[in-house]
Amino acid sequence: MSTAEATRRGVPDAAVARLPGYLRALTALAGDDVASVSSEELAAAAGVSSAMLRKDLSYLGSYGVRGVGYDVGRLASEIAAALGLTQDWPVAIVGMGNLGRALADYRGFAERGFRVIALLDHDERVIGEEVAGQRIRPMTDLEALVRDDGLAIGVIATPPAGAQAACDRLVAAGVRSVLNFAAVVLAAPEDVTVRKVDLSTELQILAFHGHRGAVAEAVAP
Amino acid sequence: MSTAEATRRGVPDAAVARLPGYLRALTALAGDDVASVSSEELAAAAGVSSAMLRKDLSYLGSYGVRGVGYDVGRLASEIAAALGLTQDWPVAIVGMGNLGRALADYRGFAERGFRVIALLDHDERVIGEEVAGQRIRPMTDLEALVRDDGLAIGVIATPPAGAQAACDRLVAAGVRSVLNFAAVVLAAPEDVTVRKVDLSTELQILAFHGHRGAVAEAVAP
DNA sequence: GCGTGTGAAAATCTTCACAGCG
DNA sequence: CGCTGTGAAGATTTTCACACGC
Repeated sequence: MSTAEATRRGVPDAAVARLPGYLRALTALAGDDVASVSSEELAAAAGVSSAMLRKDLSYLGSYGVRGVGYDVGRLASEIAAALGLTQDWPVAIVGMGNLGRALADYRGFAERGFRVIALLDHDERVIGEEVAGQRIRPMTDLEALVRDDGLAIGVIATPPAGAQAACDRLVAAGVRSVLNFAAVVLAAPEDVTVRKVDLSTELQILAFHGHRGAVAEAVAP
Repeated sequence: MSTAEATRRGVPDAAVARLPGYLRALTALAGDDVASVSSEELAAAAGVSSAMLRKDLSYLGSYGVRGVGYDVGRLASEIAAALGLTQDWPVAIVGMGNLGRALADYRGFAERGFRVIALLDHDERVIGEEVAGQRIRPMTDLEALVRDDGLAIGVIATPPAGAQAACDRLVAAGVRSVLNFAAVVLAAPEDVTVRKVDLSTELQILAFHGHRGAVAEAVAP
């Protein structure tokens, strides 16, 4: 099965969400000069079951060798290709508050093939300020960034009240992938992929589990 | 069905993950002095289908009125209770780099019942420094925080290399809920709930969708 | 022999569609 | 009548277990 075929047939969303984890584990192994891994080892490194790992990889094709395992470099390339990481992805961060600035400084982006090509804010008072070696630019630069620099991903780090407007501006400029850190549900056209990262939600889920543990103990000790 | 019963029988994980979204939408409605909502309206505000919303709420009990809808205040209370948010949850942030500092400044925590009671770092050079109105404290304070302040949730914002050690320290001190921002898979005992937030992973998933769209167009225009 | 790749089974999650009740 | 609550159907995801091929 070629990569194009696998892509066309569709890798399940749940599997796609785990591929970055496999890629990271493989990169770490390659850094330790490990040349080959079994599904058991790689699964342990990525924190999943070996059956799930093999199933996930089977959606991409047959890149392992029976009785042996997977070639670390080869598998990393195949996963990177499936994720579309053969190219660099230009990213713009919108909203230069605390979070936006922390994200601008975050090293992990560049390491994984994402280039932060612009920091944007709609507040004129911060435009021109320098953060992480880049000047903060106005939202009106968006169209040029998409046209001239191939901007494809927007990261929204604005306060909740400004997030929908920021999203609308990104979409109007032609950005079709959005990562939203603001605590609101964004409306966007169907062909735009929006993903959300929400700290409070995560803590509330943790609270549920902490709480539930306590209740379960009280009910059935 | 009482809350205790619902909790014992178990609310599906997928439903739990959506409850914070419903709670947020309800809080917004309450702020606008809306007293009652239909599942259709609330679902739209939370970005899910009305059938899913009703199904999710049914795991908690029957808090709606047929032909009418849900009382906003009542439903918010019930969801908060199910999530265990009737109490404040003390939180400690471990790792005072860029991300840790941004998190320390983040207002959303307090708004949703999470109290950041301590900022910790293992590097002596930053201990004592003031961030967001609190002094950075050494990791050795952990036991006292758990014992005296009921610390229950740890947020790991260390570099990847220090994350497992930070997690081990938290667990040893008695923390049973961990939110991990570091790009590593953490090993922890079964009774500890670990959730992961990973910026690079989110971007890679976005890249997959952006890429896949382009490939799909090329294959079947 | 060993570990991958994969059908088939099991579990989980989502949607449907309508009975039931205010 | 209108909207909730929910069994049942459908879709998706995960696990199982073993055939297959190096």
